[in-house]
Amino acid sequence: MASNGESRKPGLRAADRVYEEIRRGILTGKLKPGERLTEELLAERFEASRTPVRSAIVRLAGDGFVEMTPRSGTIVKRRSPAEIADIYNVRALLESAAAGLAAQARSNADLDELKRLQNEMEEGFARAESGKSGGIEALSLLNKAFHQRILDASGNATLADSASRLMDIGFLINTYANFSKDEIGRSLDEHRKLIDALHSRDVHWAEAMMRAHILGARNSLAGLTGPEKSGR
Amino acid sequence: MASNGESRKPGLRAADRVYEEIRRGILTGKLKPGERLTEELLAERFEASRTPVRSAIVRLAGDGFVEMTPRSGTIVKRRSPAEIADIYNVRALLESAAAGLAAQARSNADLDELKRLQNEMEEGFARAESGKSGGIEALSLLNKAFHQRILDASGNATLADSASRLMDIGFLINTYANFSKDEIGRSLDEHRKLIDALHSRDVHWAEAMMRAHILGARNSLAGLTGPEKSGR
DNA sequence: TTTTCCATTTTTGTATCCAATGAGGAATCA
DNA sequence: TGATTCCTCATTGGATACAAAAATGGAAAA
Repeated sequence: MASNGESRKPGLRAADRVYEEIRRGILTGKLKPGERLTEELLAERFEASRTPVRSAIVRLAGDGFVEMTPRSGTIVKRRSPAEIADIYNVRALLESAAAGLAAQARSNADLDELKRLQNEMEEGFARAESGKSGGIEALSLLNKAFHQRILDASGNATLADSASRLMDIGFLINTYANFSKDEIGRSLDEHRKLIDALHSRDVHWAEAMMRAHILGARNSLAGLTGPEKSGR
Repeated sequence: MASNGESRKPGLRAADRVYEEIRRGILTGKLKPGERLTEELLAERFEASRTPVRSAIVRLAGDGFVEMTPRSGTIVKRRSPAEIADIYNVRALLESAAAGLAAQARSNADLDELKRLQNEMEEGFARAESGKSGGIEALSLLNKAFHQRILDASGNATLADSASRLMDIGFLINTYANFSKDEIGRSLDEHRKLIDALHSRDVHWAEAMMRAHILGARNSLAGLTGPEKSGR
C-alpha cells in the first residue's frame, strides 16, 4: 500500500494528483529538504483548493517525505547521510530476504519481466553513455521496477511493502544520477548475476547478491555525501 | 473507550484525537475487519466535524489499518491468517537484527528500563494468573514497550520505525489475550533470556533469541487462526 | 423467480468561511 | 546598539455548504 503507484485507475481525485505532484517535486529535488510548504501556495500552484492539498500533505507525512509540526507548518524532511545509510542497511536486510524467497517462489513470467527490464536498462545505459543524459531518470525508474518485481515475486506482501517504502524514501527516483558511469555499469552487472541466481533458484546466492548490490549502492552514495561515520 | 472524558488539552488537534480513538477501536476489536467507516457517523460518534475525521482516516490508511477505495468508502482492513504470519516473519527479520545491534549499542539505562518493564510484566502476570483478567491488556502494552525499547536501543531509527509499524498492525495491543497462560509464561521467559543476552552484549544470542521469540508468537497465533499454510 | 434498469438516497470529494494560534516585525526600554 | 515585549498578520485547523458519484432499493420485464 504505502505509496508506490501500482495499477491505479484514473481516480481523478484532485488529492491524488496533488499528492503525486508534490511527491515528484520532492523526489526530483525541485522541493528541497527544509523548504517550507504552505498550503495556500501549493493550492495555487496546483490549481486546487486547500482541502486536497491538506489531504496530500497528511499522506506524504505518513510516507516520511515531509514533516508536519502541529500548528506550525510543514517542511520537506531533511535526512542526514547517516540516516540515508541506515535506510540502505534496512533495505539490504529486507530485499536480500525477498530475493531469497523469490529464488524459490518466482514464476517464469517474473524471470522474463526481469530480463526485459534488464535489457531496457542496458540499452538505455548504452545510449546515455554516448552523449544524451536525459535517460538517467528513466534508468532509475527501470531500476525501481526491477527491484519491485523481485519484491513482489517473494510472495510476502508485507515484506514487499516495507521495502518499497524505504526504496521510495531512500534516495529517490534519481539514484543513478549520483552514480559514476563505472558504478552504473557495476550495478547493471550485479543485476545480471541476480537474474542468474533467480533463474537457477539459488536461494543463498540470490540473497548474497542482493545484499552486496544494495550495500554497494550505499557506499557509492556515502562517497558523495561526504565522510561520515554511519557504521552498522 | 469512545467517549472517555479526555480533558481538552490545549494544542491537541481534534484530528489527532479522532485518529487515536479510531485506532484504538480497531486494535481492541470494537471496529471489526470489513466494517464500513462512514465519515459522518464517525464525526457524530467522536463529536467532531468531518474534516478531522477525514484527516484521521487518511493517516490510518497510510498506516495500513483501513482501506480507502476512491469514491466508494473506507473499511477496516481485513487480514488473512497468512498475512498475519507474513507480518510476524518480517518482524522476526527486523527485530532480530535490531536486537543484535542493541546488544552492541545499548546503554545501561536501556538495560535498566527493560528490567523494570520485565518486572512489571511478571507482577502483572502473577496477578492475572490468580483471578482477575483485566490485566491482560496492560501486559500487552508493557510487551510493546519492551520491544520498542530494544528497537530504539538499536540506534537505527529507520529499522525501529519499520518494525514498529508492523508491531502495531501485526495483531494489536491485545496479543496476549490470544495466548494461553503457558504461552505467556514462555514469552516472559524468553524476555528474560533476551535481557541476559543484551546484558552480556552477546550479539548472536540476542538475535537468535529475538527471532525465536517472535516466531514462537507467530506459531501461537497460527494455532488459533486455524490451519493454513503460511510457509515462509 | 430472476434480471435489468432507473430514480432516490447516501456518502464521498471539494470549496470556502471562520476561528485559533504561532511567527515575525515594530516599538520600547535598558 | 541590543534585547524584550507586544501587536499584527500570515497560516494552520475546523466547520459547513455544495457538487458529484456510487450504493440502494424497487418496479417492470423476461
